[in-house]
Amino acid sequence: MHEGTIPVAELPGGFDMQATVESGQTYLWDRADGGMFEDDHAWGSDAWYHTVLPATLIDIDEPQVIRARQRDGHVEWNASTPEAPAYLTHLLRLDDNLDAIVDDCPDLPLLERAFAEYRGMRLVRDPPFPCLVSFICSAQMRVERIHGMCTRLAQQYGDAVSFGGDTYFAFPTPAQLADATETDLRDLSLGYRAPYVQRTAEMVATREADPAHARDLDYEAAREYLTQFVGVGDKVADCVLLFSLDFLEAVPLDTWIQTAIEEYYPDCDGDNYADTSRKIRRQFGDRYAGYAQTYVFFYLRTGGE
DNA sequence: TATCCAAGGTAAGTT
DNA sequence: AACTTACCTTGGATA
Repeated sequence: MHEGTIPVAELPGGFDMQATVESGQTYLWDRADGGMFEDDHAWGSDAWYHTVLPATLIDIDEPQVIRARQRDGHVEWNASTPEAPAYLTHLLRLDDNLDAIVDDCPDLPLLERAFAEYRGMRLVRDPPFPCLVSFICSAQMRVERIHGMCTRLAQQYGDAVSFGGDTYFAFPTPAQLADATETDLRDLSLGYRAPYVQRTAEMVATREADPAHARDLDYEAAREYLTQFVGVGDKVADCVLLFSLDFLEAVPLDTWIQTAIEEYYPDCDGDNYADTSRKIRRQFGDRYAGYAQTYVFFYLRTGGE
């Protein structure tokens, strides 16, 4: 067992662990106390969270378990690898200068309120394939249930990893999910998303396409590239670009943001997805529009207005 | 107790 | 290219 702490004071712009992993950007973390995504708990929790880093992401033999919590100005961690601080930095974007990002965003009242409410929340940098699958599952679904689907997929198809006397499950690899049948996946309550997940996993497993390849393309071409996966339209593609592939300008146009656009930025209501996307990106600032989107999404979803 | 509805959309079929 | 409709599942609201 390796362990240590990371002082939050050394992270420009601070950090809010709970807001970062429970804001609906990622479904790949879990809470040790089982309260993940419960809407009635107080914010500012110091609960332990954990995730399993896929072996493929770092090219090692075994998936690695990373546990972390935020308390008394530190991120405390313990993990199966001494490299945990570097992985936490990668997964939770601790390398972002949050102060500079917030300064770069335009002075919009709604945005100011969202930043004020959850200052310290960072975007995540999920591994590409798990991110792709989790957002295929997100279609017409509530956050608690998306998380449940991902948990069941890991328990059913992922590699078991023992750490600290407990058993954790890595997110399944493309090959592991490609071998599942539609019926198997429907039994995990994926509903009509079941064949989408199976066929997309097959595309990645056979190297027909690779979500990580989108990283090499320009933003709109990258979004187009990702829509070749089954179950992936513009919205899910934008989620993968923003929450996994470092396209901080991507603005997923989900129902919450659509409503926000109608209410707060009617001029940005365009003729189609691409048109609205360009307009809201201009409104939120070309470089970090995705950061602005995520703060606004979480702020509205938790009752702000 | 039964019915209805919406939840971070997408694919397939029609104009 | 723009517009409709069907699609799994489930918890909570409504009758």
